[in-house]
Amino acid sequence: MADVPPGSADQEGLSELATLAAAPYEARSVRPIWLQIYDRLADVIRREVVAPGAKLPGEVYLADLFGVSRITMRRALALHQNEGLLQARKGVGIFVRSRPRRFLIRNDMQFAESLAVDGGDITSRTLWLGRQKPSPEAAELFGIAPDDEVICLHRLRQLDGAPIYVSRKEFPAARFPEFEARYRQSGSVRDVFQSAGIDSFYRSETRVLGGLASRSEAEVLEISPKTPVQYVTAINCDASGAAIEFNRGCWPMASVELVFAVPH
Amino acid sequence: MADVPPGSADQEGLSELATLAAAPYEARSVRPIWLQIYDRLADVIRREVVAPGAKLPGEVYLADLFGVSRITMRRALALHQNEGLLQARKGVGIFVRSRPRRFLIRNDMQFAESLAVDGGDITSRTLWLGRQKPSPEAAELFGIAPDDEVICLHRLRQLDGAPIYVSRKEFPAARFPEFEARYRQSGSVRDVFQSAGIDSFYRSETRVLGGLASRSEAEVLEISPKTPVQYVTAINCDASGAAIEFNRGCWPMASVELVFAVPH
DNA sequence: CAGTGGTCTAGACCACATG
DNA sequence: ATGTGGTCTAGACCACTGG
Repeated sequence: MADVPPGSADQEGLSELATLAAAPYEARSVRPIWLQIYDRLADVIRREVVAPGAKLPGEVYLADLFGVSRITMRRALALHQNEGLLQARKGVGIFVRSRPRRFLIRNDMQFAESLAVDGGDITSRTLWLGRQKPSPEAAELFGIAPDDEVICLHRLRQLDGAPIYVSRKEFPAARFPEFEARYRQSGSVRDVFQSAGIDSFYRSETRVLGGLASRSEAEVLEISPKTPVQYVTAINCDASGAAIEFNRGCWPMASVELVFAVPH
Repeated sequence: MADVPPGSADQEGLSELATLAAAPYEARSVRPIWLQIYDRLADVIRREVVAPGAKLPGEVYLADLFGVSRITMRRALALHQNEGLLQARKGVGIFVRSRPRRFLIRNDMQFAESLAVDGGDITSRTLWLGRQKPSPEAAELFGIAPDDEVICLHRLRQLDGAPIYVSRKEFPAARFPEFEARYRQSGSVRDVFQSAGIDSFYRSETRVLGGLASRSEAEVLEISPKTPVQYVTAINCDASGAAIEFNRGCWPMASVELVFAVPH
């Protein structure tokens, strides 16, 4: 075995990692080695033997530690990235995700409100704001022509600085002539609605569908491409039932649990 | 290249597959080869060059066709299995999924009703029916002791014979003393409810969360272990608001889109 | 520059399903 | 017995990051 951990977590965690790695494997036919390594890593991470946010030793070192080839080691690591426990950064290392828990998102709450339930510091970053041709769905929803304009807002939500949700919202331009100015003032869509005379609105429909992150989505969310994600599309309507917002967002699958409660 | 397709799709499709495979690749730095192969396969499948349900040529043959190693070929194939377009069967071959489209499941409809919208033949298979200790969630929901009993029903839903949804339902035993007998008569939970004097019920809460299929889930759904899935937990209540059913189901991520509409 | 993760190869053995 | 997909290896080169 290699005997030098090349710049990584603390000694204590590493020695326990080494102990776990040294344990004999079950027969390959019972459970593939890479899954057994996956299990041991899960154990190590969940028990915080390596602290959240800490860097793991390099792949070659780990492969050596677990007595397998680098390919096999990578397979176990890759699966954990799919589930969100680990995140690799090219040229840097593999890190334990600092917030592996899941967030409850309730359909009867505002976004920030429902995140706040879980504690932590929620911030929002505007990635892009401008006017575009509408998506087909939005055009139909708003009842506008395909070459009309919509106001388009790309936003990233972060928890304690770590990105967890990216969304693209579309609004009918005719209804919000001063959208950009208003939004730049407050940074809040709710305020824009209010300044346009919309005091109350409701979510008329929410759709959930699974998928694998595209390259651009993966980039802003700081996950690997093709990681499983949840796409959520939502439609907000004003009190009269007219659609005022079409929203399509994307979460890493592992970091969110969606709750749809029926008021009764 | 190998020149014999060892027992597979029709000749026409194969020759077109070969043509596509022979096209030059973009630079590896632009897009990894395995992703480029993945793209071409997606194209071939979506255009039904190989028919739904058909068997693909073997991995070694394909690897040869695409001019890459088997490992690289496998990587492209594996990703398509994650997305549900392909499904491998050990010792048999890799098949194009016959129903790659997604099903809309609406929260304001009964399950079968909402599947029927899409056409196709829905069948239901009872995997297990008996009494057990409740899950912690169900115990709390029903307000019973952890060592009380619940009626537990495992069911598999199939569309045109292909499994697409597996669920585990729990019911409070005290409320349905004749559950087993009634269910065996009609095979319908709704009928059991009715015979217990419950004419109307509603879904009070639905939760959606993503995950990777366990071994047992993968087995009944005929997918590979660790394929991304959607877990849906639902609570049904009678008219008075008392919980009468706790349901936890599992879909292959790629085969379902969940719609939550608010009546207005 | 050195270290990291990402990609790719050629070859091997295994368990499984089918004829 | 044969062909299939599933696992594993040793070694190589690349692109990216950071000091």
